Amino acid sequence: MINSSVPNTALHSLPESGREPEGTVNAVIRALSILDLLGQANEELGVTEISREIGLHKSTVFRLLNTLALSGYVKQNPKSGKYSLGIHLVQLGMSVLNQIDLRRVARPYLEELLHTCGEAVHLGILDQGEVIYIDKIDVERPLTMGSRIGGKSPGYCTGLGKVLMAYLPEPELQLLVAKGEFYRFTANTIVEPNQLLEHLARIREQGYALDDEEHEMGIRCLAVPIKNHQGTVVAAISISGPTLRMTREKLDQITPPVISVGQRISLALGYMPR
Amino acid sequence: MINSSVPNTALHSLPESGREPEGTVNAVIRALSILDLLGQANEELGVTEISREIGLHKSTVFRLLNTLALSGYVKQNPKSGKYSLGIHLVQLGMSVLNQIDLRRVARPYLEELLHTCGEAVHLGILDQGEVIYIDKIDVERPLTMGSRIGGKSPGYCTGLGKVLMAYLPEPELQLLVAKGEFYRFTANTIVEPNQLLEHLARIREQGYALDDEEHEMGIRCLAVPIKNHQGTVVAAISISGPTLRMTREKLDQITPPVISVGQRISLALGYMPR
DNA sequence: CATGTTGTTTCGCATCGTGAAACATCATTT
DNA sequence: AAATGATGTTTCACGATGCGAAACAACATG
Repeated sequence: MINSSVPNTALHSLPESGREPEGTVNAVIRALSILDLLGQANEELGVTEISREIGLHKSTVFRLLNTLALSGYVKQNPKSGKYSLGIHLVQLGMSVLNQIDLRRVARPYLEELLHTCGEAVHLGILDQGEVIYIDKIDVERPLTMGSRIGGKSPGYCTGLGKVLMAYLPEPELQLLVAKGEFYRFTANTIVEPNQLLEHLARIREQGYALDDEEHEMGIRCLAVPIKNHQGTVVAAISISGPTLRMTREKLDQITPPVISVGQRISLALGYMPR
Repeated sequence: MINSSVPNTALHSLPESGREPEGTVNAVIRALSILDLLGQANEELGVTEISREIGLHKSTVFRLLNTLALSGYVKQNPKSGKYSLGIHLVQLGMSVLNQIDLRRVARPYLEELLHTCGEAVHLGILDQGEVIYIDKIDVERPLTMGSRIGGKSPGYCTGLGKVLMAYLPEPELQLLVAKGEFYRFTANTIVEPNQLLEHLARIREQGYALDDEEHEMGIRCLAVPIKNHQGTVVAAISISGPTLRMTREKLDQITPPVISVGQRISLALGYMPR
């Protein structure tokens, strides 16, 4: 089954009614949408199934799948005849992750934060108004590669997302707020554009963001920006945990060390405070 | 620059002289080969650069890149105008990794092995005659997600690869040996097909493989198979380290626990020894 | 054994992607 | 500052190429 959960905030989806933008190759768009579909579904999909979902002819889908399979992007289960994503995509994905040396630099600091705060630490960047998790360490099973790496969350209602948006260049932020749809996840979610802009301004002043159960009930989160050598915010780190443990006092207590780590990572990236 | 290192043992490359197999979509093949190129290069590439490398017209490459960019598979650096792989591929790659629950099952056992042996532990599967690393823990920085996850190594000269090949169905193995090119990495590399087949037979008898500096000088490696509920070998684990530490005695000492862990993971996957 | 699924193959038509060439921006050089 | 040589981008007319209807094959399921 297709994972059609909560409303998607992605901005780069296909134009709904037919016509594609100029200067693109239709067959490629179709092939990529098949990959996306297989990525969302957490199981093998058949030719007919996909053709129904994408709205293309069975024959066309088959030809595209065949092409994808020959390049290793997709593999067919010989038993069932159905298709799923190929391991080749792991290689590509990893090669992207490894190009981000921010991860290498930040890792030791994330570990330090895990130890001083005892709560889950996340490293994320902003892409199209959404947070993408680049790295994560959790309390339980600190050794496991977090399953959320590569995952997305909405920007406007998470700690990471709000810091990253707060430091966005004004025009980009305006565009994002104008085009964005603000779905209410909890009672605390900020869904009013103007209210959000004010909130982001305050975050910029105080230098950190607080997510007080705005995305998920029972979860609080503290996030700070990471700046590169040019002083632009390129990523953010956060501490998040259950409200039971993330009390007012605890937050007051961990804010200074979290800010400090944010600054130190920035320095490690060549940031020069003026 | 393109990373054109050691001869590539991949079997699913584009047919060299022009003609593609029937029933495929040319434009998609081209688009995917651009993705592959960007994955190999560890830096941004320009339109012209890519067009030279792939042997396509600048205009065509541009259109394909444009398409890939619109779907988030590629992103353009606004400053340089050059292109690199998009974060979207991380999501896809991760969704593949997470579908492999073998990883979840095996993790704790890998950690156990790391502690009892004190050397790097790898978990890998075979794809097109090559080993793909699914997971890894190293001694130094046990917390870091191994950069080699998703990476490839040749099958015929690594511990993991040899075990996995040894348990391949006869026809598949024959095909692999027939089509494979056996490049000599070290003095110990087995490059003679018949010798390799004999060697694999012995591995099957004794239940484990030894890589005695066959791929890389100074590295020895011990690998055992992992079987699923049907009794088919689906993966393998290995311990590898420098020859200085991986002495004859050490190998004799760690062989039983490694075999044991291999069996226990197999059991955890539902394998029933007869 | 009939029927309803699958995935796969065939094939003729028009669409869609192609590549040459022109264009627009940059740097770098003269 | 003008000239040159890169780059990425746009335009356009031609014809190869990818498209989808329909037929096929290989299974399941009743």
